[in-house]
Amino acid sequence: MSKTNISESEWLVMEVLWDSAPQTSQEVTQALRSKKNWADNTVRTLLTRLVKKGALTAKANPSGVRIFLPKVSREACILAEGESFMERLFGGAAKPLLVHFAKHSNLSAQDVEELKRLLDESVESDSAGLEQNNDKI
Amino acid sequence: MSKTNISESEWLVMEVLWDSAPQTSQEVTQALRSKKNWADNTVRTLLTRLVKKGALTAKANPSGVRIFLPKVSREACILAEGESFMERLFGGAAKPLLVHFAKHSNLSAQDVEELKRLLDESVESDSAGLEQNNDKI
DNA sequence: GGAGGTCAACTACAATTGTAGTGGAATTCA
DNA sequence: TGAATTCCACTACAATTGTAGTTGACCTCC
Repeated sequence: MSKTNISESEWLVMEVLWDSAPQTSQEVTQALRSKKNWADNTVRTLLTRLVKKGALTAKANPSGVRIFLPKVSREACILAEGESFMERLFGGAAKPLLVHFAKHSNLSAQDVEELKRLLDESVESDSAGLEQNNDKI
Repeated sequence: MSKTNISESEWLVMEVLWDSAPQTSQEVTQALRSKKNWADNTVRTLLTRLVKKGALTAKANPSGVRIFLPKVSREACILAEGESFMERLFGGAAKPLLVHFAKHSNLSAQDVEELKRLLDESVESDSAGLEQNNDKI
């Protein structure tokens, strides 16, 4: 399967490239400098591993230096990681997860309004299909 | 720090003991049988590692067999894992996380109602403190 | 009172992860 | 054109994880 398993350090590298691609290994190292003071070779290793895992693509730019760009989208990765997290901690059920994070986070009133709207939408779009069906019947 | 790092397999063992404790290694193996057909020794290793990590306590019961019980609560662990997950994938912000899971899960209308109520409550209890202050002023 | 099962403790071992070091080719700069 | 720099490919190595095997003590049942 495409069970792309991205480790924590690797994830940081992916973030950089999701934010802006393509970049050379040096640029990535530079971009990470503030969070992780990694040696060049460390970042190269991570990049190489990510290429091997199929999460990145590497090309040689005109001057022969490798440039890297994501092969998998951030969304897809977040989705996969999210699934596995939900599975592990909440038995795969979304509601307890949402309950947990809703309880343990300081949301502003505005955030809450936005989330409520989003929740409503999700239900509306669910039932939209049904209503269309009803129309046809 | 008490940065108790519980791996995926270890988590399954913890679940069993959070559900019911204390249990012997054999009982845990048995409880896990349906999900993981692990050898006794595998489970013992995991139990021993968890004791060393400070996540479990082991005692000898009268017949000299070890019994295990959680030393850290499920809630605390879920909280910690949740934090780190939120940090990793959503830069530590709760709202994008909630947005993500709200979008990508099939919630029933009832779930949505419940969540909306919960969100409201979280805001009310936030402002409760303020209102009390206002009262005092 | 010996054979067989159960435990705990110790050991094993490959894969993954974090974090580099080394060596050699290519590029540049003086 | 030789020294310094930059890259890449390869190698290194300890810690963690997944998944047991081995050994020796003890208990039990015939």
